[in-house]
Amino acid sequence: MATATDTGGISDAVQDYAKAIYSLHERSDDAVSTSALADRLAVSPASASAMVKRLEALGLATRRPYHGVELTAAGTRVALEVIRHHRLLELYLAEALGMSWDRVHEEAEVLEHAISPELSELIAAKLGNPTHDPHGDPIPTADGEIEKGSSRALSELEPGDRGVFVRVSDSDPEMLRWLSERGIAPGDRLEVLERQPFDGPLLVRFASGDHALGGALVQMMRVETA
Amino acid sequence: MATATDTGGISDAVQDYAKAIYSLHERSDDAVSTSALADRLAVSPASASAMVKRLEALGLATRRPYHGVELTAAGTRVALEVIRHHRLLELYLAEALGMSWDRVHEEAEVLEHAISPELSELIAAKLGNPTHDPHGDPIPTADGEIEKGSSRALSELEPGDRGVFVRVSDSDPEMLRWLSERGIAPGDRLEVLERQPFDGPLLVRFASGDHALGGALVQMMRVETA
DNA sequence: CCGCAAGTTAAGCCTTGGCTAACTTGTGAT
DNA sequence: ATCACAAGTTAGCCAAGGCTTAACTTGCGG
Repeated sequence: MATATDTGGISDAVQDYAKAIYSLHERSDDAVSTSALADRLAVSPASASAMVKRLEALGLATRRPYHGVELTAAGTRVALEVIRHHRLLELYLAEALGMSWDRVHEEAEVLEHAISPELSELIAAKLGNPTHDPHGDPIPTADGEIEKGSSRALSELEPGDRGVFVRVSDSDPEMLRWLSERGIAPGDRLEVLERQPFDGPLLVRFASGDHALGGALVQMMRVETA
Repeated sequence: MATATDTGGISDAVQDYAKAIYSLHERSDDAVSTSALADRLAVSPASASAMVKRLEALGLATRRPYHGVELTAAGTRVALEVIRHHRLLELYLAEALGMSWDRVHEEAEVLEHAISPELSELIAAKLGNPTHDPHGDPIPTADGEIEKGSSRALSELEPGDRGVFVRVSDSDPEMLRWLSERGIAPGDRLEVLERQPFDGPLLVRFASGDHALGGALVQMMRVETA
């Protein structure tokens, strides 16, 4: 079945791909690899490859075969619109309707594709046109502007600071690999527990556990703080 | 694409068929004919026939070939649930979010398939568990009860009859707009003054003035008589 | 009892979105 | 410098969902 309101080939799935590409790109700042996309969306690389071709045909993405995808301006607009819907909905469902926070996400995941632009603006207005959701994530504006991620180096944080690990500068693959071996990946929330003097390591708590991180690593790891 | 939340084969389209069968049955109290259904949903009779078979396979309808469809208890539940969603949404969008009345219907038409039961209950609670929507349509309860409507088409009234204009069938937004431009809205009392022969218009007195109404309009306008 | 409208089946089309299997490409390690 | 291997791509396939037209049955009114 096509999308409820015919949006000219931009199905829910296409929107989800755009959203995924956007957020993967945001974390690594590079063209997004097919496998990362496939992984994120829990489909085979072949399927992701095919869908990416559809996005390209729709003018939403440009692709350099074997080197990754990037969103066009139009694709970015699609992604940001969906993200805006999602975040506004989460906020609204929790705040205005008292929905429990752990249910809010999946409800928004469905509704983000169903609400009209008009409704999303009414919701935004009711919320007082918020610019950030309760997690601290910025909410794109109706015309597709989004606050540039004000990420800092992990090394700049002080004990007690919390944030989201968003990327490694230059996406150093070796660092990424090293981190992932320890269960740390972009997107993870973290809290700095302690910092040793004399440029020593930081003790950082992730969902997956505590880690002592130091040296070049903490300078390369970029963190977004709410 | 399948329905967002997998509901075991009950796609949006299936829900729409159930809704259509329900409301056609409500008006005529007979098994619903394939052609009436096809007509209402703007598809070919063959398509309607095929879909009706699917409803039957899903246990939502029983069918006597060449003699019409009726919903089973399960089918009625599906229909009422969708109708409940629809009416709650209409009410909520207008009342809580200030959406204009003529846009509310189409927005609800999409969202009725997307909201979870939990969300619909939150909405109902926020509205104070209303039993009627602003068009005067009764809202089914969460467990599938609905007030038997004792409304008649305006076209069935005779001169001298009085009543209350309760709703427009299917809340046709264009008709609602047209009526409201003339100061006529659900809830208004009326009296039929005169009816012209040969299927001509009715002369109807409202608090706001007298109006000559005819054609499809008087068949869609539902009236409750004391 | 017959014809015609309503209903049904048959056959098929198209889209969406996924899969596996088999291929190409590009790269890092030797 | 080359070569193996991982990553990416293509080819070929499948199933579901919904719709269509064309050709058939049915059953009812005259």
